Amino acid sequence: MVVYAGQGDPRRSIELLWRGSVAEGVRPGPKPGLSVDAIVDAGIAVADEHGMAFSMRAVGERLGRTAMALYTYVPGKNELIDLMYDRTMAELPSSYSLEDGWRPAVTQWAHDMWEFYGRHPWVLQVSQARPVLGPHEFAVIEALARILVSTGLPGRQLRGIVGAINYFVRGAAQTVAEARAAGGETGEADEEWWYARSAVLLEIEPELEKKFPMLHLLENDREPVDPELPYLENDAVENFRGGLRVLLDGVEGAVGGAVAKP
Amino acid sequence: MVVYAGQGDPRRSIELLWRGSVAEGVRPGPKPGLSVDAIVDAGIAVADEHGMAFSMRAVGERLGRTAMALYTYVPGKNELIDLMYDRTMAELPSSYSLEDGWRPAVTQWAHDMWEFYGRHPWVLQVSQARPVLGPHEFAVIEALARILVSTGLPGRQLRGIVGAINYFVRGAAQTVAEARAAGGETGEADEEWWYARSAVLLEIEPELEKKFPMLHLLENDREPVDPELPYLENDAVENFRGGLRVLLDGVEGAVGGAVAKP
DNA sequence: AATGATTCTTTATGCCGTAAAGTATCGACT
DNA sequence: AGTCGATACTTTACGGCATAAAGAATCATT
Repeated sequence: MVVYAGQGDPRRSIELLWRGSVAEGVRPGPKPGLSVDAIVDAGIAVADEHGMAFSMRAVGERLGRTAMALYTYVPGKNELIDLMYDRTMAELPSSYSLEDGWRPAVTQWAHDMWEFYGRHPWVLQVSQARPVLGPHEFAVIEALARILVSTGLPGRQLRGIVGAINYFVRGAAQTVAEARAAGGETGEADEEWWYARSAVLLEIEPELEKKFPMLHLLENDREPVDPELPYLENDAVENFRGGLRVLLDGVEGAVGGAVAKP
Repeated sequence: MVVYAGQGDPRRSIELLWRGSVAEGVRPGPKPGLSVDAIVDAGIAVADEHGMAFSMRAVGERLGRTAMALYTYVPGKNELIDLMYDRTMAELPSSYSLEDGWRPAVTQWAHDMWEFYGRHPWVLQVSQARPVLGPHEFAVIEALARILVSTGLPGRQLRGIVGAINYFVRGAAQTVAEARAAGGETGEADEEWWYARSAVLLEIEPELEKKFPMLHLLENDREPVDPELPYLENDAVENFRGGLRVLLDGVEGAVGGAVAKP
């Protein structure tokens, strides 16, 4: 399920996202046993464990309540996901040192994001199209923007670059994250999954390598990165570093000013 | 819903994906009123209209059958999605001219993918981590790989580049696709959605632009691309072109050989 | 005419988000 | 002290989903 953020009442959503310490007056009725924060935390915990396909019932259960109890604090599942999304983003730094120039800073930003997505893979399933518009999401992009503004490039050009870096990191992270998730769900390790599939594939289509010679060529030029990590993880890390390097080379070219081909 | 490809019996899945013209002998029982192809077509049609959240009931209904009738031909919804995924990919060219060098070819590939994702946004929700392993998906990546191999770069380096280009195009396409989908579902146009949200946001957090000055800076350096297109579409196209240019500049640097910073 | 394979429908199970209604607990006011 | 209304939470119920299980109908074969 890909979740489109902010389907509900916009005011209610944004108020929840930006709510400060709401000094509540004394009110009638039973004391609240829960809080928005507690629910968001529980939601994150459940999502970290079981992926985005968590249920309101599961979140409630973790708090010793029914699913419906959550609706006292949160308008619905979509809004809860928005809150979870923005809350996790608070884990990320909101600023990076520019002492050694923009490139190490961007690299650090990218690696932080990479690890963040590894910790909370379900975040990758929240739609990027309509930003959740929470304070921490803003802070994360602001951090990247601040680094890139220091290159001196104009905003118009930087928007494309911010997008490219963001898409790249997300995409690369998604590849490992979903692989882990799929393996986790079925209990299959990546290796086994690949082994079973490629065996059947070669059996059914023995000409495979002749039909797709370039893929075969790409796949076979390898050297181990970290033999401790499983095969797929290795691959992903290597591709992440290599891709990021090329991407930043492109940015460097733009900064140098010796670029602009159609 | 993000769909993890190939959950079922691997052999069954791959046989369906690669099945040739299966010359069926004469068999007892009623003549099949449907076919895998017909079901896949119907599935694609429904998904194009209503997004990935289509139901087996809807696909069956379009064919004048119940949902359960589909299970005679296809093991389950996941496998159907795999088949739909690979089938749509057949729309894409399997080869690009290298007459003018690799760069125009890659650019063309990227634009074809961009438009393809625009036609079938639900494809963006099929997980990339575990490739579906169908013939047409292979062909699409093979086409990109063939172009990039012509740069003379080693396979090890090319894997990262293939990934980067793929992630970038997917990410950029996803941004518009999901925006369109979200707008379509709620009936809200993008403009209205933004207008409502940013008004509330500024009301609740009047200091917004001071808190995130770099974002404000990036957002305000604009010039119109195509006044016919809606705001968000404009933005997306501009960012796509700009980002792709920077990315390919990076590749060009690597090809020139004057690169390799850590 | 009987058998068994095949297509398709019906019915049922167990999930899901959440609407509606009911119960219990409290502060504030008469 | 007694009542009222707001609040927290549960129970029940609804309509959706994928799909398992069982049954009905149709055909080639024996």
